[in-house]
Amino acid sequence: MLTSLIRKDNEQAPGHGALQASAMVRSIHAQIRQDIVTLQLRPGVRLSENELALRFGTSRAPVREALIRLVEEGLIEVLPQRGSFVSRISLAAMQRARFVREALEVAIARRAAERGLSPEAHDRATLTLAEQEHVQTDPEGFTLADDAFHRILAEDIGIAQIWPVLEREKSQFDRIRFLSLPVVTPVASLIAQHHDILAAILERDPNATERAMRVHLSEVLNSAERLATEHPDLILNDA
Amino acid sequence: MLTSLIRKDNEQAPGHGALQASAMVRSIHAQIRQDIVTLQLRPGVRLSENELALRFGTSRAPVREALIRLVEEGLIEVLPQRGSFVSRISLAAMQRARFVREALEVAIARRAAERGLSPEAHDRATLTLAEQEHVQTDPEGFTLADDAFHRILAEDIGIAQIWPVLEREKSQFDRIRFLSLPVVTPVASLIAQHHDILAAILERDPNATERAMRVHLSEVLNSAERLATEHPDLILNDA
DNA sequence: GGAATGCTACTTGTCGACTAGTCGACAAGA
DNA sequence: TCTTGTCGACTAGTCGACAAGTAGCATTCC
Repeated sequence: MLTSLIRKDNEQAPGHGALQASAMVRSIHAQIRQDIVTLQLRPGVRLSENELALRFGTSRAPVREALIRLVEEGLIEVLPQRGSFVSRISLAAMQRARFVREALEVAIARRAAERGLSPEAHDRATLTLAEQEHVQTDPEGFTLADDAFHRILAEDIGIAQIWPVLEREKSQFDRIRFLSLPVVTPVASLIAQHHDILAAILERDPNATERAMRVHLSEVLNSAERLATEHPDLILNDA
Repeated sequence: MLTSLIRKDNEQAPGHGALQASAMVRSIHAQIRQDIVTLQLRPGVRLSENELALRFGTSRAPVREALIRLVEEGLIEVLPQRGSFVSRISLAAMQRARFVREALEVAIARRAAERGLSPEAHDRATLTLAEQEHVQTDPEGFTLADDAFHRILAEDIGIAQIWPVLEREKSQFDRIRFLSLPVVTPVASLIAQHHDILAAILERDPNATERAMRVHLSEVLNSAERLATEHPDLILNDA
């Protein structure tokens, strides 16, 4: 098949060096992505490769590359010869994200309870919980600290790169969550649940940890779905 | 920020139409991907955009687009100004895939046991198990039927697009699994485990289902890891 | 008035050329 | 023999131009 394309000398890639995309592409991708998840670019809006290229002072090539990556993340849809559109928030994608997040985060928390948390992760989790108390009137800051808590658990259980899997699914309904920043969220109860989860892990009680995590996610995800129903213009009902 | 780029008329994307990449890009992506997962293109081998373009009779643009998608899937690594390389099978990625697959497939199987299987899924699963008996001496055919069984469960629990999440993780150690095709695999025992899982689901017993699924995955994943240790040249030990 | 038609201005898809950077071969010199 | 510098052949990254297709609008025809 493609074997004819293999170079005869079969050169080997250097050992695990840097392997990032160019700075330009990364920057474009990050900026557009940021604008999408913060809803500054609303679902359904059309983006033009030409205008984006003009905006970023490059040709269309790097812009196209960034858009392809966003398509792969489910944030952009490209219709050939018609345009590139910010994808609508898909109800099906949200349900999938909910399912994946619950399955993975419960498994992560159980594993943390079974194997124990590293002292560093314990410290960082405690600090993050204090931070959450401190910024509980600042919704955006709280969201960051909320993510940080879950991320600390994910990154401490000895499975590399598990958080990116969650983050990928999360991006879909992060847009929904962003809607809730201006409105009241039960921040105090979320913080209390975080304390419950951490306490159960420290007691090395997997079953209690799982229960605490399920209670917590149930609250987080239900409020997201409630918000979704309040903004039908942003939602694609494909469930 | 980017708001100046939004067209004034804010046109809306058509309702959920076809949204695929061009046929050329899809074809190139599929062919290279196939060659990678079947190990016809071995980890570490260098691919040249120019040679690929020549091979497929296009310019570099569609080839680049296909490569970007493969990078996103973790099958290719691009080192600027040096080359594009088939990525080594990452031990860390395999551990992550194992964790994700166990968490998700157990959750899927439990949910199937709790909510019951649709008659269609029941029929298809039964047919697939018969098919597995029939092709148990044909490793490649069995692999397909094995995937089909798990896929049927995933697609019947009312969560759309959950299988692609698993497939994405699976691609990493599918390459390993491909190594096992020529050697003996405990096919009969895998089929028996499939029967156990299906029986537990039909009895609507979530706990028995979970146990059966964990036993099954443990066997599948351990044999994959054993194979990995037997082919250190293909493995990047980054765990 | 109403329908069909073609023009125009867009869109993404593709192409070939050019840039900057990397690597290996090879020659000059100590 | 070893180091060093140069050269040439590669690489991916970027660019501007053109091709192919679409949507809307003005014109034309009935």
